[in-house]
Amino acid sequence: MTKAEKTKQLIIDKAAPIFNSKGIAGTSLSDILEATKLAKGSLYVHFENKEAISHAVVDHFVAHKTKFLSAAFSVKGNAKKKLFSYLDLVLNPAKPLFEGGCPFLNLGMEADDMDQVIRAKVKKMLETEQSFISGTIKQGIENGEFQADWNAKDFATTTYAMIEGAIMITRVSSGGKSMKTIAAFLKNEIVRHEI
Amino acid sequence: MTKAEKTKQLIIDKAAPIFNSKGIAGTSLSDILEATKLAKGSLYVHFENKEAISHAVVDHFVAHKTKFLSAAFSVKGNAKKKLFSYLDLVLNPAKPLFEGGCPFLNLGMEADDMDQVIRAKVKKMLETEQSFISGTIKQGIENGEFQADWNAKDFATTTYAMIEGAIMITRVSSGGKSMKTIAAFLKNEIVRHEI
DNA sequence: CTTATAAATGACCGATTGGTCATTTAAGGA
DNA sequence: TCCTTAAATGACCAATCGGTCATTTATAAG
Repeated sequence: MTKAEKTKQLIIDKAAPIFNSKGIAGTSLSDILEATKLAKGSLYVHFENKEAISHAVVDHFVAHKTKFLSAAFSVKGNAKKKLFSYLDLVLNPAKPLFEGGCPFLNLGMEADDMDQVIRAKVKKMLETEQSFISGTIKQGIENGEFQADWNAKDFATTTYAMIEGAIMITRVSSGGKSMKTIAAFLKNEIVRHEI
Repeated sequence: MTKAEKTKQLIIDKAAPIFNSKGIAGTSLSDILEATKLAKGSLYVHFENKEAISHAVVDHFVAHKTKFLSAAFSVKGNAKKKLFSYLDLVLNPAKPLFEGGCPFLNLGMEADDMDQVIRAKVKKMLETEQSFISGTIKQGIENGEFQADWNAKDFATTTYAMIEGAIMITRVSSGGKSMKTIAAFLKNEIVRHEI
């Protein structure tokens, strides 16, 4: 890793949680300079502008989330176990995956009318996550673990929606009660479709 | 309505969709001035500062949403009909309730780390909405319409989460397919608990 | 109509914004 | 070790930010 690569990574790593907490419009270059202890000119050695940094930060979140998902769905065991592993990962109020809440919820909601590049990246990530879910369901059906008439894609959609909604409620209300309720509901839905 | 009240309302009405689309940090006073055709000084005749305008805008959204909810849950008929009326209201991709998406999702996600006053207002609105749902379920149980062991509060939580999640997905993906899937799922859940 | 009061105005303010660039400092292959 | 190349710096820039206020204009009660 060259010096340039290291510095670029530093900027992304330090900027990411700031963007996630304060939003893109709410984050100033001086916020990033303070966090990285760099001079302003350095940012422009590695990025064209603030927008480019925000895009790199979204990519950073995509990479991290994908890694988390891969790990959760790679647990040894049947489809049910994989799905439970996933739900425990994303619906654990004690261990949020990202400081400041779900970046795809935060940045996606800010960018939907403001930045089409970010909107597209978020859309893709959201499709990836739903594919992990529906793929596992289909796999479970093939293995005779789940009822064959269970609509995997629809379940993925409803599950993803509930998870993001749970994160939203938790962020606003705090406490984590809603998250537990929703995790229980989804686990029950999975059990309900076992053969 | 005095002149002052009229102008204050104008500012709120014009600023609301801008805040909802661009976010609070992303909205500048000049955006509001352009929309209202007022001079900068006028804003400060009616509001202490930009923050005060944003708080008034959130109150405006709370009032509007509450009105929508009251109407939806006031339809003649049994609990099931009221709940369906509500779902048709909030999960209609062709007729979004607010320009720029759900303001409680948009502003709530921006404000959770940034503005505790807004966070509290959003929290209260979210509790109100869930009360409308759970209250109707309980009413349906009392009337012998729904199974007595149906947990009204938990269903309200999961329903609200799914709706906000559906809005998020729709905003990012567009198309409205997810919203229809989720509406169908929730309606099926209601039917499933009928006696 | 008169007049006291309130609303509207826009020039102006200091601070901060995102961004540039000539110069200095450091890296790392030959 | 030397030397070319690249990274880091911070003073500087125009534009914009949120906010103020003396002055003008409009309101509406008497």
